[in-house]
Amino acid sequence: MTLRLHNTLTRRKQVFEPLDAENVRMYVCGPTVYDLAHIGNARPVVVFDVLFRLLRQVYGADHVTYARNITDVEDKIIARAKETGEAIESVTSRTTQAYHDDMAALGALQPSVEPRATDHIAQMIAMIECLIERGHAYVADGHVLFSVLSMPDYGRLSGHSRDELIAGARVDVAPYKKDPADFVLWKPSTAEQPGWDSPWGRGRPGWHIECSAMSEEHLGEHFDIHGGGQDLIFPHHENELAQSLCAHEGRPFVNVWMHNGYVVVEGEKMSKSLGNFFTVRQLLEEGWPGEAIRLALLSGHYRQPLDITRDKIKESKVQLDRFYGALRATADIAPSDAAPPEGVVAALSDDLNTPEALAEMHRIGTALNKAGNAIEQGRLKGALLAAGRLMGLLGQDPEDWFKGGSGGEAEEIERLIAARIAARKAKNFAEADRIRDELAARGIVLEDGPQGTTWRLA
RNA sequence: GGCCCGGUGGCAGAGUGGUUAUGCAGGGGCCUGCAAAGCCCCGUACGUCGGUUCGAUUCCGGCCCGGGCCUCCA
Repeated sequence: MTLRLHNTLTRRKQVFEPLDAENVRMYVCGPTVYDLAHIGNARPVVVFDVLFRLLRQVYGADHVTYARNITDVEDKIIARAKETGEAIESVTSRTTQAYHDDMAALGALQPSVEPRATDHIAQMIAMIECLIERGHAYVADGHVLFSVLSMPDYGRLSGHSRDELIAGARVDVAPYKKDPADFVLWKPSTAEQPGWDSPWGRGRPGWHIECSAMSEEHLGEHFDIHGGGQDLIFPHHENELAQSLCAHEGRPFVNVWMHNGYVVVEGEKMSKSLGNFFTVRQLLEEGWPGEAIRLALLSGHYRQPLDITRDKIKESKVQLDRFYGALRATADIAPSDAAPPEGVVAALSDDLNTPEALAEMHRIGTALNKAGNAIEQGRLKGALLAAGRLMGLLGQDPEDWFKGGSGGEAEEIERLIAARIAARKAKNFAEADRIRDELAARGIVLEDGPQGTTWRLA
């Protein structure tokens, strides 16, 4: 199966060929830990989780290294701590924990490594020194700046030339910059700001250098895939690319740059600055299953904008009901130990076409519902579950999916069902329907089947 | 202003130079005491105007509309 991925650098789908099939390496930009992750932050996590799963399927689980960083030094963190009076370490550790919990609720696997910026200050300093030495950076007014003019190719990833950037500039240029396009590698810290000793005094890193330093540390100078949200193309990834390329004297850095589209709300980009966001946690607290949120995030192609609404999450939940319904109906059938279905692998191999993969899963689901014998059922059930594993879906016990959250009422529900079965046996359908209506009013739907009566939460 | 994306049936959302996904919602049927679930059938969509072509939703160009980037952002 040929894997094809869209490369932001060439703006085309390209056949993916790993540098080393024994160790395929991917880096994805993780969160700045100052606040709960909103659904827009969750999108790349889920999208690249599917890619991680696919790569593990293709190259073997032990032959993929996935690094996703935690940015735990950044001005927004400092601002948040100052605002609330909470210690910085407390803000970052609390937020990191929340991030882990929320992403786990969305069914995302842990990355192979999760480097923290504050653990890599020495590597950043070393890289900055190297950039200064090679004439790509300069010290000015306690800052170290990257010299954009020192890199003729600057702007290739985002498609912006330095001249355009300056022409369209929306912000005032700091006086210590030699050129308006230059960006900060290192900046001085005041006594109350977090800081580390460096050749340029006590200070802290600029935003972009951490990813250059950490990807090199954990994946090497040259690796396969670098991912993130579209909004990172500029300036973050453009600058990261510039730093790494210049520090490595032009040797290759990343083979494939991948960027997921925005989550939008009523057509507009979701962002913290616009305030039109909702957090993953909010949705979970509203009672939406994490798996339904995950499916909603995978319901559109990753490069397209995605409008996340409660309606869409609801529809995703209904789709999961359909899958789990098929699995529940074959609960007593052992699934075959199947490889993921070819159609699903093919869809995902075509630049992560998750909607097509989902369509294929629905075809399998329908076939499973129709299957006439245990062998066929076992085969299709195995195929569906294998597809689910690749997508990070259908990992729950169907009974838990349908009955989870019903708390301690299960016993009483079973008692009422037994009473209804007795009434039906006695052909007392009025009483049977009364019991069913009573349960329906509590959000419990009954299903009478050949093997008896089952129930689920509506 | 410069540079990028998009506009598909009621909704969501893939895809394709000719056979027109998938899910939801809707209509009809089978099954059921009645339902639910499941299964079957149905609805022929691709912004607009031109061009290329035997044939275009799919390729090319103009236009209209929406969104994004141009140093806060996943």
